[in-house]
Amino acid sequence: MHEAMGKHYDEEYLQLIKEHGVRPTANRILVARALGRAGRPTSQKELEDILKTLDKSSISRCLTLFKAHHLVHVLEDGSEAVRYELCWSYSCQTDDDLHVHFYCEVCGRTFCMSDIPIPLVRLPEDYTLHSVNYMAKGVCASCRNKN
Amino acid sequence: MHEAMGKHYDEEYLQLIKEHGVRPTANRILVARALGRAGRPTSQKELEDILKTLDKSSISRCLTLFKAHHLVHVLEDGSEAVRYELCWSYSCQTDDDLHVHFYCEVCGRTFCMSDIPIPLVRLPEDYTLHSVNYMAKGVCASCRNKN
DNA sequence: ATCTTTTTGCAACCCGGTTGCAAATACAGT
DNA sequence: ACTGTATTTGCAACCGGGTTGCAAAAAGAT
Repeated sequence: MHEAMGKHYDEEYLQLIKEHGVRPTANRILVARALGRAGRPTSQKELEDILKTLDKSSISRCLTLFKAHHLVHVLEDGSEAVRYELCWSYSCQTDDDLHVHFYCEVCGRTFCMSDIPIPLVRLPEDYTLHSVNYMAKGVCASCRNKN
Repeated sequence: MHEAMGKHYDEEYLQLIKEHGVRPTANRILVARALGRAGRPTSQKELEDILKTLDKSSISRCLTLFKAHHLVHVLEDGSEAVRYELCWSYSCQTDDDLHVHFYCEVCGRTFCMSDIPIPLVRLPEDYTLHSVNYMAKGVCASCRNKN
């Protein structure tokens, strides 16, 4: 695992990109940094709102590239939007996330329960398992306390 | 639980619809039956292909209604399409499915592992849990054997 | 049978996302 | 640094899945 979210220097985003064999263009660094600073799984739409100077097609292409090079994890949270999450582990080859996620039905945010690993189940013999998405839904702490 | 999928009489679909307080129109029975006969979680698009005589807006409205009346479970399988699954349990109030699902990355089908319940995790105190989506991904038995 | 309410199909629209293309930028070789 | 090649970018047009406004059709009530 890595240190807490949102505490990375620009240098580190550059490094992260290079390490995955992706050419570190200005846009790509911006997208990676936006993902990192968000601190939680982020949809393309949200990135467009954050990075107003970039065209949505550029962001789309960045994400596609990051996906292909395993720089991000991809997950669906039930809000029919795909979300992306930076992956700081160098050798991670799965596209999904390995920990539990929580989708708040009130505020629409998705949280990483980074310290709760996904409990695995036993599948029938002839199924090959590649990855698992575990999405819990309900009301998050801050929304709950607001009422 | 209920008997095996795809063995329901038309009468039963009618019953199911009525039991949930929905007026059983011809279209609604068709949609419910299509869902039931599919025997696995089905996307709106797939339903449109099956029910060529119905307009997609009619199907959309059926599904919205079924959702509101807890007649179907809703789940996302990672193919950016929402899938619907008939729920035969009368008093089920959750929108999600309670068992594990498996998405085959080769054929794109989603399978219900009806007999594998979702293992629950312990969330932080102040999170309220409503439901859980457990989606395993990989290669299904028949796709694996084809190679 | 007539009036009222609900449901339906069509077309138009919406939203998130992708793609074709030409301009801009970065890179390589000399 | 200069020129030629490859990559990246922004724009606009497009795409797919889905929803909505509206008028016609069907169902229900009196």
